[in-house]
Amino acid sequence: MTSPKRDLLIDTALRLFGRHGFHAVGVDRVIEEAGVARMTLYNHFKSKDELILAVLRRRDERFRNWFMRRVERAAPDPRGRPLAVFDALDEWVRGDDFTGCMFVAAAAEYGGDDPIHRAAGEHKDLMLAYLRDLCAKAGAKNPAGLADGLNLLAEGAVAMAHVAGHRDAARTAKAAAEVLLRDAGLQG
Amino acid sequence: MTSPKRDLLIDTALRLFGRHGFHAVGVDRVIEEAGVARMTLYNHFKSKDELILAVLRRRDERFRNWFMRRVERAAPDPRGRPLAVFDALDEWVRGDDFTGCMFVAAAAEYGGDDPIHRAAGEHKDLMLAYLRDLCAKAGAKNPAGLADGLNLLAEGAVAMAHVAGHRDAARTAKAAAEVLLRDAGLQG
DNA sequence: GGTCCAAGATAGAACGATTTGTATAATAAT
DNA sequence: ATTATTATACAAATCGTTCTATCTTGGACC
Repeated sequence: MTSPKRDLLIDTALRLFGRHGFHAVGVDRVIEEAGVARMTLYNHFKSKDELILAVLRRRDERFRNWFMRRVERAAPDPRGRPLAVFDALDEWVRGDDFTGCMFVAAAAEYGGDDPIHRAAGEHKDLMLAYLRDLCAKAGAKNPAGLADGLNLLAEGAVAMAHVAGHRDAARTAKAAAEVLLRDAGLQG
Repeated sequence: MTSPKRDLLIDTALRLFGRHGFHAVGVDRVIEEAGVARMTLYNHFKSKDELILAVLRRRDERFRNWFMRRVERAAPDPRGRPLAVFDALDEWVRGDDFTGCMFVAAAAEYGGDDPIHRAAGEHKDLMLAYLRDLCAKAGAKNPAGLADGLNLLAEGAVAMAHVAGHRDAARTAKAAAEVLLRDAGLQG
């Protein structure tokens, strides 16, 4: 299930798909930049779509892991974590390697009935579940409702940062988030 | 500058690109579904990218037009319009033909330095400018700040509706928007 | 009303490059 | 000795784009 070449292929594809999109990057480009033979790719993955699914799984795991650690490091106190979400976001979208949300891109390139689109949706649901957990543990009045609001602000910030190049989008979202937090009885 | 065949090509490409993405739809598919000869396309557009830019211009014009009319029809009173934005959004994302935001998709498929990506960014800036105008005319305390917040909620709602299939995303956004509006001295 | 010409649209072939995926056979590693 | 990886060739399709050669059409002129 796990192998060095397979890992290398996923990482290389992760970088290329993230930068240029899925259809725009062919398997030839992936194997060339990975320095791997063509049949090695098709030995580890049944098709390009399977490679993409593996890429999305790795991206989901890595991103959520980084995000949670980043939030919890920024806010040791659980009551500060819902807001710290936007500090993590800010660091992400300001990074030189920021190329938008890979799951939004995947959903854009593959129809709603495609497994790739569905995998992207699952990632979004997991992120929302994490936010719900944060809001509940922070002691918000209506944790689910607050999490929904924060989630939309976060998604919007990523979209505006990428599409319109608004590098300050996460800070803008943070300002709106503070209003929602006050309304939920937090940070008042 | 304007011609029936050209119009037909733009409309056909608009539908196909919206449904399947830009790279996934070739010019052959466009001309076939438009019932037009290949040279007719290349007579009106220098390249596929030029066709895409024409599609984005038409989409921007049509969408903003529909959106503004829809908002103003739902709220004759300017003070109700910032919130009516989310009723328009709700109608859009619940529609059977909803396939996400075409400009988000364009930005995902073309790098930040590509004219196609830049055109997408310009649309986002125009939408934000409209929101600012709405918030100012509604008499909000801090019109620009409120518009930023509402804009992020709206963008987030479209993303969640498309990627995760949350058909109620616009109503969720509306609930959060009401909190922001109260904070801005509106709808209290 | 008829004639002619230019513009535009047509189908179709051809271009070279690239796409995903497979088959084969030799090489390297464990 | 088995397994993984390699290079190469191949298939069949599609990509964006150009070219040619035919056909339709709509006005200008007489």
